[in-house]
Amino acid sequence: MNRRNTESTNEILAILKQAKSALNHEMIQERASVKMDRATIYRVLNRFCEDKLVHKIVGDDGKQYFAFCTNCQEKHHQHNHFHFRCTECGKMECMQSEVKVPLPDGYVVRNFNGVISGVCSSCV
Amino acid sequence: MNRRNTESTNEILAILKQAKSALNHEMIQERASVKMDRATIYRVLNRFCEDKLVHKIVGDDGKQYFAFCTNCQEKHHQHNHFHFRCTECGKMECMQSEVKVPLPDGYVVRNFNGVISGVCSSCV
DNA sequence: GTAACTGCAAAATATTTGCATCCTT
DNA sequence: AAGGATGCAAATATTTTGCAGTTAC
Repeated sequence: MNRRNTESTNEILAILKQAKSALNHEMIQERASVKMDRATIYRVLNRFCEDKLVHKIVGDDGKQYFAFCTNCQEKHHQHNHFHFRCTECGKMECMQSEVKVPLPDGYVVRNFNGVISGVCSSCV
Repeated sequence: MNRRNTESTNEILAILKQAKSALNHEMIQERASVKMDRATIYRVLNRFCEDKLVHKIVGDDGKQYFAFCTNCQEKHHQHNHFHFRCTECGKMECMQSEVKVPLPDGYVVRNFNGVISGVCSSCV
């Protein structure tokens, strides 16, 4: 299970690092300078998720978006922040503020997936 | 565009009304006493959404869930509450507490889609 | 050399749509 | 009678998987 240093891997990671928002597989494909297969992109992204290099958000459009983890310490890998999806330009932005949701006793949290959709200020 | 009184419509609305959690199309089909086509179920559910009788939540599993609106006044139809999806039993529960997420100026909100997944107390 | 990675095609899953027919009003 | 609703099949869309060939280490 050792990870290897390949062109696709580097390219996708670079794209996610410089992106200001979360990207879906199509957005990544568009931005890539090398041609990569859909399957490869998904496989790379899922590997990144396993390695906790990126986090995945499922939009209210049913699509998977991926964003590079900036403010996640190794031990405390949690993403209790919202994402804003603009229905005009498609951007899926990270909102900085963390959110706390009270849950009933005995509930174990595995994943936080908060998405607000609407129109961003650039598109109004 | 007048809505008609049909068996499918009544059945699905009754199922959603008595459900304690949000249901996806498969769950509705299982609970229905009459056999209904997938397409019909989706069409009925989308009509209910248009009429704001039910609200739709897209889970972090990428599926659409639907829940009857209990505490929505006609004028103030908003759902700023989270849902908890148990990965064991599949239940998609409404969490009562409302959440406020601060957004940058000029952002227009259309939809709130908050899902936390994990294991519920019955399944731990 | 070996195991990880890739591309292509096909499969799996979820949802929508076209169309002929049926049913409510 | 008119047009909304349904069922069936087919189309769409997104993501995953099998497999053979390639590449990193």
